Amino acid sequence: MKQVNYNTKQKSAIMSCVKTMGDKHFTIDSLCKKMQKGGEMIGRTTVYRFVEKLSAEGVLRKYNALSGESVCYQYVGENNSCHEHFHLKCEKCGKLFHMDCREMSELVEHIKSHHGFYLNPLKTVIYGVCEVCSTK
Amino acid sequence: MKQVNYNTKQKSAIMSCVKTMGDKHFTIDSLCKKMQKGGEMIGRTTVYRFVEKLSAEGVLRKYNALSGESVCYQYVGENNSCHEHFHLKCEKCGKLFHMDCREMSELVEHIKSHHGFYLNPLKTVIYGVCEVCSTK
DNA sequence: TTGCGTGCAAAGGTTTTGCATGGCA
DNA sequence: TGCCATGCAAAACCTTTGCACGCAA
Repeated sequence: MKQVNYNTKQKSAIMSCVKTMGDKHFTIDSLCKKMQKGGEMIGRTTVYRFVEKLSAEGVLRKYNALSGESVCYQYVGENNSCHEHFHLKCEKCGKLFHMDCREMSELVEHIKSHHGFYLNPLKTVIYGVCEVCSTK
Repeated sequence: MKQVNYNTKQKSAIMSCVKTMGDKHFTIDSLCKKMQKGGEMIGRTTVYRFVEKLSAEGVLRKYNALSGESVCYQYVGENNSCHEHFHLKCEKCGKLFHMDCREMSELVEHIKSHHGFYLNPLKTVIYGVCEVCSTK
């Protein structure tokens, strides 16, 4: 069932690069570029494949792109610590905000009970304009 | 300033095809296919260009794709009638649901006043699993 | 030694661009 | 007639797939 999982230098390189991203969103391309600068030359195909695997395992979270952008990923960690918060993305500056509040949990509950829809906070990104940009 | 805007049969064909979509989401490809079936042969490039223009004008709304899918559009109309509802997209079956309820409007208000974030319902898509798929 | 992992090359799909021609006003 | 609009072809991107070789266990 559980297939063997070889440890290779490529995988560790990708893994540690991913961790340096903190909770920022990143693309496959940005990963490759960053590793390249760090002297690591990892094949793009390998990055695609391993990142996809990490997504499937829940180590990374996969996000839909803003139109025109590529698919984005975010490091979550094996502990899956940030399960229940939401992401707000500013359309102006591109910054990502985390939001964790009672109102949001209530909304999830409301949508489930009244609309029969099981909201997935991991995938949902709320778009809008942040405070800083709105005052410019 | 305001550039001249020639009326062509291509533009009217695209325009009326777009209107037949109601408030459903569609891709460039689906538009082309639909027009092709209707006997209209409009160049793909033209469709891209005109749809992009309609988006910029606010006649169409442009949506981020689910990963792997193409960019989606939705007809809004010059009147911009459906401002305030939200879109729920099922990750399993891909269906799109519209939700228009008080709780949601309250949330928008809450996020604005407590988190300083101006939520944009036009761009935000909530992901999750719909009732039908969740019982399978 | 075994067979998963890697990465080149090529294929696939979507969107954009260059450019000559067509057609609206 | 002037100039925007069109659409073919090709380029530009991003992502996936095929396949032979490399390397961890």
